[in-house]
Amino acid sequence: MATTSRGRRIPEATVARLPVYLRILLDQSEAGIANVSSEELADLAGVNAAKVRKDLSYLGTYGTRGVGYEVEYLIYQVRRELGLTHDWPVVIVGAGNLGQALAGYGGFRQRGFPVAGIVDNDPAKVGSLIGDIRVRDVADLAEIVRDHKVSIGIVATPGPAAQEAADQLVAAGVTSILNFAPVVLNAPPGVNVRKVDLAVELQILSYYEQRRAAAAAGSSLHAVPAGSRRGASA
Amino acid sequence: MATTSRGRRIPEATVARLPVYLRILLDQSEAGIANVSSEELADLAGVNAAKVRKDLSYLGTYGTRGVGYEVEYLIYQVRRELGLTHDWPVVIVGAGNLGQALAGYGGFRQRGFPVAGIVDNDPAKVGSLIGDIRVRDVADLAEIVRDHKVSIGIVATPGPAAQEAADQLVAAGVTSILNFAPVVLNAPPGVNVRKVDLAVELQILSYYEQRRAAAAAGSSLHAVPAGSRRGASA
DNA sequence: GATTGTGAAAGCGTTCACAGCC
DNA sequence: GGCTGTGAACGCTTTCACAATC
Repeated sequence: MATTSRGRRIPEATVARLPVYLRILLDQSEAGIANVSSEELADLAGVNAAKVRKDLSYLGTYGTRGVGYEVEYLIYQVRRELGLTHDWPVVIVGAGNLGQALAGYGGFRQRGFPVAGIVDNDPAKVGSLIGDIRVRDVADLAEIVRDHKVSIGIVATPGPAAQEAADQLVAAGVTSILNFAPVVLNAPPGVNVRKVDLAVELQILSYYEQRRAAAAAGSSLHAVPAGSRRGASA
Repeated sequence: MATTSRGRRIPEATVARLPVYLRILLDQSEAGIANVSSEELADLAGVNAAKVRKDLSYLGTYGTRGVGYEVEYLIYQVRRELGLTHDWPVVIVGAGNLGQALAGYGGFRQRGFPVAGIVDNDPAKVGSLIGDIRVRDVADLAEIVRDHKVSIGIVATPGPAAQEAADQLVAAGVTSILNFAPVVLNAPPGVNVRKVDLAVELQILSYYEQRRAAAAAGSSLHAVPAGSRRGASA
């Protein structure tokens, strides 16, 4: 009851950074580094040291004053907090360009998200192989979710098909959805939806590019947001 | 000097939402809808109406009280603000799984980001076709950037190669980078970097899934953050 | 001496609520 | 009557700065 952090609420902004710290810690571990300070971690993560300390303090008091954090122990704690002590099989809906790339992307399996299946509603795609995964019919979705205990679904369909894909995932019992389609998905309460919109990211960059151009032609207002700059010098 | 918004600074959070509004407005336009209220726009975007009004107020006062916003006019204004009045050719570094999917993804061209080229440092990949784009050698990067006036580069390499790819993009003259590799990139001041990390998104979902499971086994603390819930009922 | 953990302050972003305008 | 535009209030996030600890 004293050592577990069960029930502590971690701010969303912190949750979003923990995976970044984790990746860095794993690198450090592989490099044989036993301890790391908040400052080192901050440099590698591109944030400042106070933020790292505050973030990690939500997990518990795992550092040692004057020394820093023990890499292996911190890895274990971050993993536990993120729920990464076991794999989370995922199912992908949509075997187009993006779905295929995601299914073939080794990073998912490597980071604890093996692809339990990929489905499509196009009979022409069903049955084809992507890496060592065979595309199945969307009708098999519930079966895949049940058999592999899938909680997380990935929507990789074209925009117009995305809501139906999400509905089918929810009906199949999935409770978290990662949406790559460029639409806003509706899901019932209790289903967590996150969105990754590739073109939106480019449009955000476009905004700052355009500002830069406007600034060059006019005043000297800085066009690049402070948070996006990063010194190249060590 | 009175009608252009040159110089107004728009909060980053707003900049990130403008592309979403734009997409919805384009849908409305195609559906032949002439006017839209902040409430309608908010529902479709999955945010609240006050936020929509505040966001749009940063662009100027383009609404009409008692009526709403004229769709076509607002599309024009959002486009102008985001710098989407012209295309932004992009260059992709890395012709692996993800790079290929991105190069073949029609959504980029459609939304104003045609793929001017894709390069790789693997001779086995150079020369192959992805859709109608031929993979070129990374040595041609500067030439592609110059010839197509590319400002935005996309890093789609494996993690270990990403920093070198970014350096080459910067050397070639690119001033904005969208990074898909799971590493923190260093770039000189003046170069804007955004990151999309697919596994990180899954890890964030994993956190809330894990909390849900912990909550089910214990108290009733809600595991899904308020901002991620969305009612399914109309 | 070094570095963490954390209150307090400052800065942002969101939401409220209503005056202003059509 | 309906809807926008916005000051003010609120809450979340970041940063500061320093006491506590090794």
